[in-house]
Amino acid sequence: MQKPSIPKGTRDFSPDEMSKRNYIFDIIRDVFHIYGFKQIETPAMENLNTLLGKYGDEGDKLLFKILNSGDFISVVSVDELLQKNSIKLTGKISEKGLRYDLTVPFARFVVQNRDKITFPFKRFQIQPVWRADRPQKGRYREFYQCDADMIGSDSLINEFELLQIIDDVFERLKINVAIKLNNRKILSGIAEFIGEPQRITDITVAIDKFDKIGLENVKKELEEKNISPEAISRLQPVLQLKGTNVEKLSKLKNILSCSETGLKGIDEIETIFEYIKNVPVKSVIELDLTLARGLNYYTGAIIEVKALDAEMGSITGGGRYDNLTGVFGMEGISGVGISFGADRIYDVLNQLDLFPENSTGKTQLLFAAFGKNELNYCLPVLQKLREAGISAEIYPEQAKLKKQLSYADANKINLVAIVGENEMKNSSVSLKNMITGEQNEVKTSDLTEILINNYN
RNA sequence: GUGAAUGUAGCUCAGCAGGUUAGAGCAUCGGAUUGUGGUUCCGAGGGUCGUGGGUUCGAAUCCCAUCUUUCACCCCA
Repeated sequence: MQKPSIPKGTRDFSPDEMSKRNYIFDIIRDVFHIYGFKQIETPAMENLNTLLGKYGDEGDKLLFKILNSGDFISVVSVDELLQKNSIKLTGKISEKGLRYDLTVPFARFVVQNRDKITFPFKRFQIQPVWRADRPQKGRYREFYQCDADMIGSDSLINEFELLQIIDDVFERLKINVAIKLNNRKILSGIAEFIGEPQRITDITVAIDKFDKIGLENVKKELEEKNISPEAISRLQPVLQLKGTNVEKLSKLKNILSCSETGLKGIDEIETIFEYIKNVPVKSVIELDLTLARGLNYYTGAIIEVKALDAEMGSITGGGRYDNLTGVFGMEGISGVGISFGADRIYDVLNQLDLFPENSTGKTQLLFAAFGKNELNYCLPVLQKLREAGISAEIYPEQAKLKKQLSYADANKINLVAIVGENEMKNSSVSLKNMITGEQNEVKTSDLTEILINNYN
């Protein structure tokens, strides 16, 4: 006998979990719709050349690759096998991979369907993605992302609307969040300012950890990456800028006065804050100069959201990417997007006990019949209820009443219509309320109305 | 990729200075109650102690290997 199991980092979702998950997805979908986004889906697998090279070396390692079909090893020479070079070999025997995020497949979609798309194009997408990462807390190998992107518009209105969407979604979910904002151009400006413009990636990766590991460890990491001591000492006061967003920005303007790129970034952030001044959002929005995020295709705004009352990594993130479609042969298209991490949001809602009591998908009424004749007697009544939009079911076996009531109990069905010889004689059912224990005999002709009144 | 922990019934776990029939709670099934659940009482089924090897008269218990899961780092949602 084989033991049942599922792959590392994957999960089954029970009916209970699904109704909770759908609560999250429904809210996100609703908000996306309200802001005018249209839903698309893309395949679970993409051609590997679509995915490779888009997420950096680390990302490439985390791609799930799919073996070619058929006799895939026959095309490999003995020499190549003996070399035991996994990367080279993978290229020969695998041409497809599971998608790593929704943004790159979306870029591919845009380029491939440019003739059918009117720009600016606003799309959203709610689908699973896969990463061959070592799973740990809040981290899975299969998880869902809920992405909204607008592509083909440089306007900072888009960034502002994304912040509104974040605000809206978390207000509906009743999660208090802090939205952190930064701009890649400011980070470039800082790298210029400290005299290490080429090392922007190493620098951002290190300062991104500021919150987590503290100033000293950031400095240590920068040293290890051979950033000069002078550069590090110039960087320190920038990281320690304090005050309100406005104060930070004005100080930063002085510091970055020599960097055109840096000033552009500051200007972008200021414009976004202007919009917010006009139409306030409820969440706290904080300019965080240490926010970098790993994905290196970001070129402008960087957004990250953390729950205030829960221990959890970022639950939403996003930013602007100026030329994601360029690699697919479509230059000069700028996009900006966000991604809600549904699985982490689920964990946060669970931790804070914020899921609503009566979620969807409950059966309202169960028919419990004693025998064959009773089953036949119930079927037309059942059909009438269903036509009226009432969710009802019948216990399909001839079983003891005890068993049937237990079934109702286990499935949290609050009403049971019990049918035996007496009820059949009277054209009625015995309607038992499972919560109060009360039981009345009611005519089958009245049943629909009773249920509708009961639940509205 | 690096480091650490873990694995005993369907689930959660006890048992482990080696000792003969491996336990509990929950879940399942049956009965008390042949038309009344959720509470209560009684009973039953269910285990190659992750897998393979070793030490020993004897291994769930000690040693080695391997796999699994979990946690942390790297990275990330």
